[in-house]
This record gives sequence, C-alpha cells and structure tokens, in this order.
Amino acid sequence: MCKYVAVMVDLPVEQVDKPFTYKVPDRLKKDVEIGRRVIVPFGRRKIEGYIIDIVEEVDFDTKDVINIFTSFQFFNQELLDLAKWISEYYQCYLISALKAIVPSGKNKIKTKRVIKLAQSIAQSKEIINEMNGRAYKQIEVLSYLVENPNLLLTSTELAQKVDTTPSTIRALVDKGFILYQVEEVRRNPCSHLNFKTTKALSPTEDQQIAIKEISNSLAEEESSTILLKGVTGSGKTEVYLQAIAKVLEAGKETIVLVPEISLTPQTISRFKGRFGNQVAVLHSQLSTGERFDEWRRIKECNVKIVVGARSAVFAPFNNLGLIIIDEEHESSYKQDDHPKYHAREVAIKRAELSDAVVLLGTATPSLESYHRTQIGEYKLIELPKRVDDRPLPEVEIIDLREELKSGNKTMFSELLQEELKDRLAKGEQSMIFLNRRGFSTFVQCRECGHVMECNDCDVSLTYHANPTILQCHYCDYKEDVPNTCPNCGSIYIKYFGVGTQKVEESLKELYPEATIARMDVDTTRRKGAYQQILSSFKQGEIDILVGTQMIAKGHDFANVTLVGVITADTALNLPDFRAGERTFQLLTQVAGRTGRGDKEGKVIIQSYTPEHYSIQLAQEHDYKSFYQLEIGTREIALYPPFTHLINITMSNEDEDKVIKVSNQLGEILSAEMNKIDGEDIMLLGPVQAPLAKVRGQYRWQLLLKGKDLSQLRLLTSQALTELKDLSTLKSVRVSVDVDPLGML
DNA sequence: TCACATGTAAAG
DNA sequence: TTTACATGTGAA
Ligand SMILES: [Zn+2]
Ligand SMILES: [Zn+2]
Repeated sequence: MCKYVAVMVDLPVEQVDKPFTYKVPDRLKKDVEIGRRVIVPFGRRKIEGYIIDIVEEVDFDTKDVINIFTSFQFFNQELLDLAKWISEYYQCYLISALKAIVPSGKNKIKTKRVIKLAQSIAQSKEIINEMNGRAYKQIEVLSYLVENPNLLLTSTELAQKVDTTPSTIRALVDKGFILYQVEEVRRNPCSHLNFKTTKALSPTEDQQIAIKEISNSLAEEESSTILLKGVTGSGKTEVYLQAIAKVLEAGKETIVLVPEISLTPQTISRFKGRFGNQVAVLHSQLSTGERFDEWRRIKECNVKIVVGARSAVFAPFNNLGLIIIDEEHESSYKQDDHPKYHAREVAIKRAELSDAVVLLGTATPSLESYHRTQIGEYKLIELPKRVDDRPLPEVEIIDLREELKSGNKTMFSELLQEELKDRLAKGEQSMIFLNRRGFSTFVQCRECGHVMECNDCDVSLTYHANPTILQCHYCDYKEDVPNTCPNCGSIYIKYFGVGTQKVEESLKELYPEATIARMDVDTTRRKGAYQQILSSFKQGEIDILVGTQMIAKGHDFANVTLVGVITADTALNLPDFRAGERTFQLLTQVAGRTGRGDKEGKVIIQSYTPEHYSIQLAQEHDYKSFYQLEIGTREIALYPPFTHLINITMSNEDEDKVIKVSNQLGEILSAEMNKIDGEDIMLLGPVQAPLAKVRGQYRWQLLLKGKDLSQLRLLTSQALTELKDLSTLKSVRVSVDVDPLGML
C-alpha cells in the first residue's frame, strides 16, 4: 500500500497545474497522507509540493519522493476539495489555492534574544538593595524584571518599558545580574491580556428568537446559510456567542470571521471571555512562523473556536459546525491578490462540504446576501431593535452647497460647529469621520498648478505630516516634500485637500481648549498606537476623535453622542456600480457609533448631494427601502446579483503592448461569443483601467458580464488559451478576477 | 570553430 | 521557476 502519491508541485504555472506521480520509498511509507508537504525531484532539480492523492498503481516510469515533512498534515480531503473548488471558481491554479489555505512559508522557528534575571527573584531583590544609588536606571530595570519575570522582552523592548537605553541593560549583563537567552518565539498574540470572563446574558426577545432559529438549523446537521440582520447596537455578538455555545455542546467547532480592522483585543476578548482558551486567533498579520504556530496549536490543543480575518476561513478543523461572518458586507473579505476569493463564498462552500451552518451578521447586508434571502436561498433573521430599546440616533443632513452660498468656507457646517461646542460644554464625546477615498491631500504649486505625482502610478502623491513626506499609496514610493516647484521653481508649493491632519488642525483652532486626537495610517503606524488611542478615547481623555474608516468599526463608546461626517458623497462619484451601496453602508455604520450609552446620539452628515437616496435613506435608517431602490437599478442595468462579472486586466510597462493584447483578447472573446450563441453575455472594453498605471505597469481591462457564471468562466479560459497560442507578446500579464467587487 | 546570447519546451 | 537543448551570432 501507499506505493505512489500524486503531488501538486509548488510552481504557479499553467503547464504544471496538474498532479505528478511519484513512487514512495519504503522508509517514507509510514508518513504518507493527503495534505503532507513533500520534496520531490522535478526535472533536474528538487522542488516542494503537496500530496493530493494516494495511488496503488501507475503505468509509467516514476521518480522517488525525496522526503516527506513530518510536522503535520496541511490539509485534509475536505480542504483539498475546497481548494479544487476555489481554483475552478476563481480561475487560478490548484497550487495557488492550496497555498492560500496552508500557513504561508516554511516552518522557520523564529528566535529572539530575551533578557532574564541571572539569579533568583529574592537574590535579585538583595542586589537591588545593595546597588549604588547612582545607577538608578539599572535599579529600575532590575526592579522591573523582578516584578515581571515572565515577560521575556528583548533588550530594546525592555529599554523602552523603563525609558532607558540598551546600554543600561548591557551594564547589568556585564555585572552578571541579568543574562541574554535565546528563546523560540511562539507568540500567542493575546496571552498577556487578562480577560474578564463573562456569562451568557439573558437575551432579549428578538435575540431569543434568533438563537432558537439558529439552533434549529444547527440541529438539522445539513448545510444552510442564515442572514442575521440586526441594527447597530442590537446585540449580534451575544447571539453569536450563544450560537457557539450550542455548537460546542454538539462537540463541533466554530470559525468566526471578522473584518481585518475589527480584529482588536476588544473583539477577541468578547470570545475569549466567554470560551477561554478554547479560542485561538488567526491574524493575517501573523508572520510566517507565527501562523504556523497557531495552526499547530489548533491541531494539537483543545481549540474549538477560531477567530480571525479572511484567511481564517481555512482553519484546520475536522468537525466544523458553524462559520460566523461578522459584518458580512465588508469588502475586505475579498482577497486582493490571487486567488481573488471572497471569504463569504468560500465559507458557504466549505459549510456545504462539511454540513455546517453559515451565519452572516450585519446591519447593512450586501445586496447579494439580502437578495438571496428574498429568493429563499438564505434564511433571514432580524434584530430590529437596539438592546434596552435605545433609539437609533437622530440623523441630520447638511447641504454643503447651501453652506457655501451663505458664506461658510470652512469644512464644518454651522450646525456641526454648534453641536461640537455643545458636546464639549457637556463633557460628552464626538467623532468626526472622513471617508478616505477621494480625500487625499496632495501637493500643488500655486503658480503653475503642477501637482506632485508618482512616476510609476497614475495618482498624485499623498502628503503625510508625520514624518513630513510625500507617499504613493499604490507602490509605497516616498520622497521629501519639495521646497520649490520642480516644474517652475516657485516657492509657493503647498499641500491642498482635506486630510485628517487638516481636520484636526482646524478643530484645534476652533476649539483650542478641547483635547483632539486623530486616528489614521499616520498615527497608528507604531505598534500598539491604535489600541492606545482607542483606550484613551474610551477613558474619556479625548473629546473629539478624528479618523477614517478605522473609527467606523464596532467599538462601543458609551459617551459618544455626536458623530459628524465631513463629506458623505465622495464614494458616490466613483465609477462603480457599488457606489450607492458603499455609501449607505458606511453612513449607517458610522451613525451606529453614537447613542450606545444612556444618552441619545446625534449624527450630522454633510453632503454635496443630499438628495441622493443612499444618503436620504441612511438618514431614515431604512435599509429595506434602500434595498428596493438599489436592487431595481441593478436589475435594469444588469449588474450583480442579477449577473456575474469577470474582469480581465492586462498590464505591462509598455502601454502599446498592453493595448495590442487587450484588443487581441477582445477580438477572440467576441468571436467565441458568436460561436457559442452567447447572447446573454456582454463584453465591455477593452478600456483603460480606472487606475491606469500602477508600479510602472500600464493597465487595460475587459469586463465580461453574464447570467451564467460557468459559461463566462469557460469562455475566459478558452479565450486565454487561444491568446497564448496566438500572441507573441508573452510579457503582458493577464489577470482574471471572478466576481470583482469594484471596477478597479 | 568556439564562446556566448537568445529562444523554447518540458518537468512524473 | 529552473534547466537543457537548439539555434543563432560575432569574433578569431
Ligand atoms: Zn506609485
Ligand atoms: Zn510651479
């Protein structure tokens, strides 16, 4: 038995996107299992791969497997089937899908040099007493170590903690009081946090009904999807927690997906507080080895619940009962690079393969999901009221055109200014929200109008204040802010546009006595800074918090009674069929940040197009009407959920080549469409991509639209094969995105 | 004729 | 992606 194995080699190329068979030498037979990582000879060299099948007989010559990694099985049959589905659905190589599933990289054990006391705690205390008072920093360091002997900090970290430099630590090492020790880094990202254990709350009537319905679905032991639509502050998390408890009772496992930016200690503690160390966390920021470690922990320890971002949908469970997707509508569930999967769709597929239940939670369902409840594909459960019957906040809309007419040239309307003043007087807190898209700050010359742009991308460089620098958001290119215009030499070159810094500055001018903080990429770059700002806001040390998307996510700030949105319609101007949906979701989300305590909340939305239904209906908290209107326009314009889209992007540093290939592919596609009588299929383009150039690569795109996705996929793959045979311009990159979220 | 550059197909 | 082999080119 186990004579041969079928291996997918780790090479993302069309020609090797098929299994290769190898003979297993006797010494390795005991380690043969699907999902193991192997080393095999490939051509004249060695290569890594994964076992995807075990075969008893072959009718051709084979080479021998060189080695099988014994660490663990990277995927089981169920995850392999899921990978196969992904590769087919999203048109990528099987190996790419597999690599999305397994923890990335090698089992590199990361080490660091940590500081430990050289003597026992008691002895160290004595040393402290006997030390020369002049070495007060050394005493501080030593005392810190005596109090926190298990922290295992590196010398830089320790120096930071006690506000000194590593040289102090060096001195202590030389004296023999402490020593360096190399430790394996096996980080448990939240182990240092103390979690308040919580008991199940007694649910509200609506929650009770929701839990009951979910339990019923779980009991069926048959795959199904439930959409839990609950207004902001309606207590969705408690429903999740009690649903998980039911899954645990049945001896099964749960995956909880939350959007990347919501994966904070607060979120994690909600789950750890209830279920303790049965919970593991899978960040996607975890580095190579760390993710590997967490995987090992999940497999080896008694982990029953995994909380994580997008990729946690692949958590290595064998007896999955439930997958929860919080904020189901969030666009971060779609992966940006290949394979461009959507975690919601993958979750539904995975649930189908393991007879599990998917629970989608949100206040503002994606059009797709709500539509599926209407046609009976998903079950719909609603939580229409906030807990304790708190009212939804009052929303007022300000027409910025009117403001301007009446002579207000600031970015804050009269009303917003008054309300801010009022909150400051009452000692209540406010949040000011800026939609990041369309809100870049750019540097422009006042004399000749020259705008500082990225050489490699078709965008202007963004101005950052701290440190002062110009940066490209697409390729990370950085340069110093010029003192003179590179075009005309004028010294009147300065930054324009509204950024969070600018809002913060203006607020400081308006309310010099207020404490104002800002939360954006600049202020949260430092590790832990995000947490720090949030917690000091929560403690009431900050009166006004200015921020981007980051502050819109489900934090509970009881004392926030005012939310201002500087301009609501920036997203509306984008060439994207989801613009209306995005705007509605964002406004609802932001509005939900207020009135979560005993005091009522108020929301002020400033807009240049206040008549737009996304804004009007967000004011009314009226999702249903919004859905009705939006679904109507989608149906007429033949956009999802009534059709599927496939976006094909061509890119190369030579735009002529890109255009040539785009045209070629466009022609092949139309020819194929005629052949297969593709009347239901529409081809748009080729057109220049909305982001015409990124990292020096020019981009053109083709968009396919049609009711039958498998027909679309077949068409693309056929056309691409044909293109490969035909085209001489092989250097042009062709990238396929199935179900793209936007048009970019 | 050799040394090196460039293209192309194949990988069990 | 790496590699071998085929084919092509220019200088000696
Ligand atoms: Zn750039
Ligand atoms: Zn100029």
